[in-house]
Amino acid sequence: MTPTKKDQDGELTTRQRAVLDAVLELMVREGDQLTMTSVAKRASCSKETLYKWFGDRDGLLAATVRWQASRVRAGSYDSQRLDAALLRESLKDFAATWLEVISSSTSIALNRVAIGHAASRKSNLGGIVLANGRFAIGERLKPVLEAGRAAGLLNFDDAETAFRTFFGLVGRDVQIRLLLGDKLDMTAADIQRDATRATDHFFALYGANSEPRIRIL
Amino acid sequence: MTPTKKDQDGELTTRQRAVLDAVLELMVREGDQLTMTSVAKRASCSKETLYKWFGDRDGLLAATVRWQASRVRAGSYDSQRLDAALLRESLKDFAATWLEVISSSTSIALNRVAIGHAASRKSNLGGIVLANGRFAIGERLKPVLEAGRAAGLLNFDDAETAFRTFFGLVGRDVQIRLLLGDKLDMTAADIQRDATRATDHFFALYGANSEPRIRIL
DNA sequence: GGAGAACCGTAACGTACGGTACGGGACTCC
DNA sequence: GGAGTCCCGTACCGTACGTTACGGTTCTCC
Repeated sequence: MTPTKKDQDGELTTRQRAVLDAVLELMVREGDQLTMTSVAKRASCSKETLYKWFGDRDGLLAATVRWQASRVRAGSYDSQRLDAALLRESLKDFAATWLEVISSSTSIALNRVAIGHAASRKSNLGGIVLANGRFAIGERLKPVLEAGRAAGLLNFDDAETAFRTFFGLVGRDVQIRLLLGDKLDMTAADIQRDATRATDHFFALYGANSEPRIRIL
Repeated sequence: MTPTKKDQDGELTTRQRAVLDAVLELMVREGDQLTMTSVAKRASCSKETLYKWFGDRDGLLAATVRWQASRVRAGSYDSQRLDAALLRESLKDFAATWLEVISSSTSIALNRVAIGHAASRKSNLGGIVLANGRFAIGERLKPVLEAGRAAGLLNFDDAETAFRTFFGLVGRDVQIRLLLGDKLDMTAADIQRDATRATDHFFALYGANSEPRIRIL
């Protein structure tokens, strides 16, 4: 009811960040059984403080999701001086980064919570996760794709469609399998190989210097 | 503790199936708030009967997942007399069917429940969903792909890898967006178009009569 | 050094819900 | 027509957990 200014601004104190880290840790380890009591115990703070800072349980979860999202933002891929090798490398890095994110235990736990919440109505955790995950990466990658097109390296009509194809080539069944509890531990080598393969496939489909990319029936 | 023989065999009476349909309906409409009391009220049966038939809440959910899975199994795509057009049509049908499944409100609700359960330990709903979804479709599609290879229409080393690429091209970001609460209502026309595009892309990557499918760096 | 704020630890409250018990009605079998 | 079975409706129980309240400690500011 009466959130502090800091919460509204997204400015968190060190102590508050430590609390949210404890929430993340509990999400990963305990999964579902994330109670306010367990958070308070783990973070060595009182429940009264939790309610004072975050309003209620949903507010705590939302703050946690935002806190984690604020850390995921990686370096921006500048797109001047673009040649084929650099573009390919950028896409491969994107793919590898994304695979690392979705296969991390933190992301899995967070997405599970958000999906569980999407079933109910209240406090749009799913929207926050989407905005900072799928859509954020789309907005960062599309300029790269368009720069590639401007440089005559890529060939597509709609950047959104091209991005979604790349997204599918990279992620395949990984995320849904992990969310549903499938093991599938991806090593760093697996991720590099998958990222390379997805990038190769993407260039095979959208590379400007390749064959006409789709045969029209 | 003492499930009836019918439950173990997966043989369900008409009444029991009606109860599970009520569970599905409640999952779709109420999402998270699926209580034993609400199921009993909706299905017009007593809670005592629910516990007698399904053991406990998890048993009820597991039976519901299995019941829905038993209905999803579609026709088998026979793979003799294979020519290019028929193979392409089979893949496109697969893609369209899969897109219809994952964008159905029933599938979304069921996957959300299973993912929520995967966070906890108990009763492997996620495993059941995976076995009847992702893995079942893989086992049905891979023979088609291998028949296509045997007929000289496709070119790949590993059927699993080829299938996973197809899976990614078809699903892209659709399922995760829907699970996280994004709107994205797919019309039948959208599904047909996406299925066609995914199939075209797949043939561009794995078609035997196309260019060498991947440039090795 | 005294007032007040911030916060920890814990106890207490209210409720929602999983699970159980019980009475009563409908049907079957003898 | 009486015993047994199945099942509906409902009341009940126990507990887990979100939320609130409160005493005690530390720190800041004057």
